[in-house]
Amino acid sequence: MNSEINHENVIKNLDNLIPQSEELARITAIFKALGDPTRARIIYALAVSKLSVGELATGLQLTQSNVSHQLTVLKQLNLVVGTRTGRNVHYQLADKHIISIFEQVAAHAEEAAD
Amino acid sequence: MNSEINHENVIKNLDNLIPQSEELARITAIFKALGDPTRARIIYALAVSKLSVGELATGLQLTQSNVSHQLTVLKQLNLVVGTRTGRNVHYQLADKHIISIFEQVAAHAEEAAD
DNA sequence: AATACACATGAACAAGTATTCATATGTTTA
DNA sequence: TAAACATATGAATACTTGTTCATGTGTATT
Repeated sequence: MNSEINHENVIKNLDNLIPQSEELARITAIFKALGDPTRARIIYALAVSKLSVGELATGLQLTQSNVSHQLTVLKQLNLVVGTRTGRNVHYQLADKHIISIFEQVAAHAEEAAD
Repeated sequence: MNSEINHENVIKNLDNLIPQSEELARITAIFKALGDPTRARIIYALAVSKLSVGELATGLQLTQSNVSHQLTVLKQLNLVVGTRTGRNVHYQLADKHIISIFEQVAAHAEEAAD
């Protein structure tokens, strides 16, 4: 059988050579979440310190509702985790792996600054 | 002077401890671009091989117009570069740095698969 | 128990965006 | 130069999404 990797075959099988819808959806969902300035600011803030919803709201000058909405998005993607203490919920990054993703993108953004 | 980093001061200066609007905008623009499945597929395809617009269109089963539109977005963010040869324009990733960003996000997506 | 505080949630609206269709620009070939 | 091919661009539309407002749920305090 001919499993040669010539250019024509690459094009024919291109769809099989890349992540399919399910995995792709999970990956792009993360990118999309980080693509919003408000959510990105929350991530950066949590990289500085573990913070409650209210602290994020005052510190970043956002409404409590907005912060809470964005946190649910980040929570569903396992980017942040919240733990209740009394009536406060303190959020932190799910892992510091996330920061290195930002660093890589930031590095690219710098050199690409027109 | 009191430059102690207690929790209260962190909250007060939170906005100064994170990237400001301009840098933030550049970073989130990249995330946003990669957050679309169509553009992500194009990136993955170009990670496999240098490809023309038409080849991307047939290989990914997209309209030529759609591919072209998405490529202009990726081009403006310096994620891909196109070089004309005859009447074709062959696109490739601006640097393979981009792949490692996807790998990191993919790794996170796997372990976070509910 | 009642009030106050912290956070979450739902609906609604404005703003942004992905895709398509039609057409324009650029390049080669006959 | 005319026709054919490859890509880019603009307008229009359906769809998504961020933010706000109002209110609900959970927890502590008096």
